Amino acid sequence: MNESSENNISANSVDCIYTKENNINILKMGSEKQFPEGMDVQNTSLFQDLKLKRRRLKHLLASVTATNDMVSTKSYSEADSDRHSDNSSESGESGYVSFASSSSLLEERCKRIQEDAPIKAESNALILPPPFTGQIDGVPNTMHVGVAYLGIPDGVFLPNGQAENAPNGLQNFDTMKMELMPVVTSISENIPLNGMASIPVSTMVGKMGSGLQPVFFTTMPSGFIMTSGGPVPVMKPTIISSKDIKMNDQIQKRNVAGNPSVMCGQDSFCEEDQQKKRALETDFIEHYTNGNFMYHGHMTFQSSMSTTSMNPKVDIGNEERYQLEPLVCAICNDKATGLHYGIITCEGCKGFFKRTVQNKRVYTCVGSGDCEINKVQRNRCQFCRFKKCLQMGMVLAAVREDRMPGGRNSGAVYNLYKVKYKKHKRSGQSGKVYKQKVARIHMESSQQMVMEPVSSKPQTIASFTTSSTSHVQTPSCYGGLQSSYFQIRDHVERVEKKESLDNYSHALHDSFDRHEEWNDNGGKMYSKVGRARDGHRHEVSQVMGKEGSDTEVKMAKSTSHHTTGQCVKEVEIRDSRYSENLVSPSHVHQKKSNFSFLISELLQCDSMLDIANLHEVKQIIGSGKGVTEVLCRLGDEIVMKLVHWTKQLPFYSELTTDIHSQMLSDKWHELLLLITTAYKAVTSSENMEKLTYGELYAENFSKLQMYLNHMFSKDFELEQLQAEVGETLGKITHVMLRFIQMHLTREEFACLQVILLLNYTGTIPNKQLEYVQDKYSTALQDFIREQFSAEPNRYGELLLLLPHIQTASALLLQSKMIYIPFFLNA
DNA sequence: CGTCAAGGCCAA
DNA sequence: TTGGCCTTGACG
Ligand SMILES: [Zn+2]
Ligand SMILES: [Zn+2]
Repeated sequence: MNESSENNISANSVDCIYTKENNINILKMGSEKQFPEGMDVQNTSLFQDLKLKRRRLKHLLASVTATNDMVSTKSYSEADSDRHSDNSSESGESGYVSFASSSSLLEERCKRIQEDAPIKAESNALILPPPFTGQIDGVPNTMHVGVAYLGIPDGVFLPNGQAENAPNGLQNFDTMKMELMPVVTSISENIPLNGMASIPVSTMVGKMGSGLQPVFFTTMPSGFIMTSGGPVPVMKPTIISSKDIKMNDQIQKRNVAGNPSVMCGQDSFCEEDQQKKRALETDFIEHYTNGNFMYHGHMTFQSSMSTTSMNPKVDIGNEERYQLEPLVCAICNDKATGLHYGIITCEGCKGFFKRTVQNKRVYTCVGSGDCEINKVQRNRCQFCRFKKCLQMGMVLAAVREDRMPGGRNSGAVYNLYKVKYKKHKRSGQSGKVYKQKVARIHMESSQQMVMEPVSSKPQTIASFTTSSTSHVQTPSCYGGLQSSYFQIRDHVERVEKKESLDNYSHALHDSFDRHEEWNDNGGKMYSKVGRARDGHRHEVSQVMGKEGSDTEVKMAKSTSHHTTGQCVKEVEIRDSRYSENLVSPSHVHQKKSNFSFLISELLQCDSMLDIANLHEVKQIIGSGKGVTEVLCRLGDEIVMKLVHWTKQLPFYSELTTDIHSQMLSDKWHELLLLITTAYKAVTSSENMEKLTYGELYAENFSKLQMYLNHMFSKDFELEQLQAEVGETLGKITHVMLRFIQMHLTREEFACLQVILLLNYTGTIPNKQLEYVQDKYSTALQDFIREQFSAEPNRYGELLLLLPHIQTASALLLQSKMIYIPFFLNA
């Protein structure tokens, strides 16, 4: 289906743009516009055959200043050889770098997309079933967009505990219920999803393309553990006792994809029509889940929405069912060994999650981000495995930054989940205590949710420490103190500028982690959702707020452990270690850098946002200039800008020109797409809250249509456009919309740019590159942890958007329509 | 002192 | 890099 593109706009357009190859087709298609045969522009363009001329790029990078005249001057001897060395040499020698050079992930992806497409089409797992055609009790079928595990936490509905904001009379739920149910647009938009994917349905619509296809998302309500068989209530400790684990070995096989109707069948409360209704919903759910999930019941939220509207039969008091509940890994279905980072997983997934978080690894999927994860396949795609980990509710913050073994994490780490868990396990009294504490914490967090813009100056410690009190899935053990710590470290760091980074990855833990050990110890006590720590934190910030000199650092430290009053001995040990490292801070610089400083550095670079709205674009419509020329100019200009930007980057001198040039030639189109997709979110201040996917898509589509019509002097049929760019435009729109909805900040945008650029896998592993990668991923993560503590999944979600951008830009490149991003913000 | 969920280790 | 197995250490 790829090669049949004789007649499509894409093939024509690109050939027209960057190469001399004449385009008979476009002319045949009725265009009056002739493209210049010789195309002088080509001679000076940085592109040929959609390949960036690497030697040129290198020169640009190596030159002292990147000015526009470099493009037009023909001062490069290579310029000629560039053009002469022909396309027959695939890569490397010619002086060109293919955008999809053989070593790049991108090409792999392209290849995979091409080659595997037919195979994938046959794979059951990757194909979503067609929309369900049955009718469910009053809810228009068109409203069903998927199946979800929906959790309604008791009392606390939103992260801030503002239950009154809950929609549709859901605010009065006083018991936690967890249901697998069809999700309907109107409700799921407002219901917070506790697990990871707080994705509004409008976004999901984007994912689904034009047809209604299911999107699964899960939530992890308190009191439940997600397993592959669905949510498991944790009310009974016996469920997860090791004894049961052993016992269940025999039983588990029987029930994983068990017949959903079992529950209903054994339920004596079922009335006839309700049974009927439920059977239909069962069908619905099974239809979309391939029977891979156990149907635990359903919730109707139509007219009968009330506290008791949830099906009482699904009530979690069924002991028999608990014991039948498979103790299998929620990620891969392998045998689980207990609770790990919040959910039941196997050792493998536990270790995988731990390693990923500890090493801050970023994966990419060579597929489309929906690889099936099971015991045999789980190692095929790290990206999708990790994604599933997050979706299933594994808690990032439960991976300790100080790597201290043993002990217990504070309940707050698990974001209410653990708190409630304890509540259920304990007597009613202590449960109340917990509840009160939780409520209080929420108040604090909502009061202090003041976002402070990151300025180029480092923020005061006070502002950080006080604004990070949220306990909502923020690693509360680490939250405030960690910030102070960053501040301290930043001081040290800036005093001692960098040295060699060679030993970075090895020396990492032993030197640096000791610091954080101290740091956490102040707040450590993985225990007690205590106030003690809060008070303690304030003391630290007060002391630290003044200057942050080394002396004061020490003072703060001693203050901290005095007030802490726990594990005094240990604290002192760590304290001394910390002092040692202060004396020889060469260790200190080796780890993560202060994120605010790093980000402010980035912000001083050219944001390149103007790329999204270059004046050249309008020339396509306005001037009589040839489209080809304009497009070539556009291409060159973005490269120039990218080069300019690269040179401004703080780490420019830390990497070789070669690496920079490789990265740029590999990533330029992804960066272009990132910039254009983020443009609206970052620049416009007006609120586009209500912008829907459909609206945005229509807007993009019509812009594109207009420009294409001008470019080719031809009116394209809606359907043709739709067929050729619809899917890609859909992806782009999706990303764009997410950025808008998330109110992507400049800081995040700057980090994403760098992360995208650095997400480059050369042939040879490069430690310095890894170091820089890590630095900025961490910076973004820390920034989000601070500024968006109420959005624990924000970091993950942002990162997950990058592969979308990569896929889309690969598609654009492949279909030779990489110029499309230019039009979307014009 | 047993439990359980962290981290670490190391053969494959 | 993975994952089975071991050590840790707070909690009850
Ligand atoms: Zn697993
Ligand atoms: Zn994948």
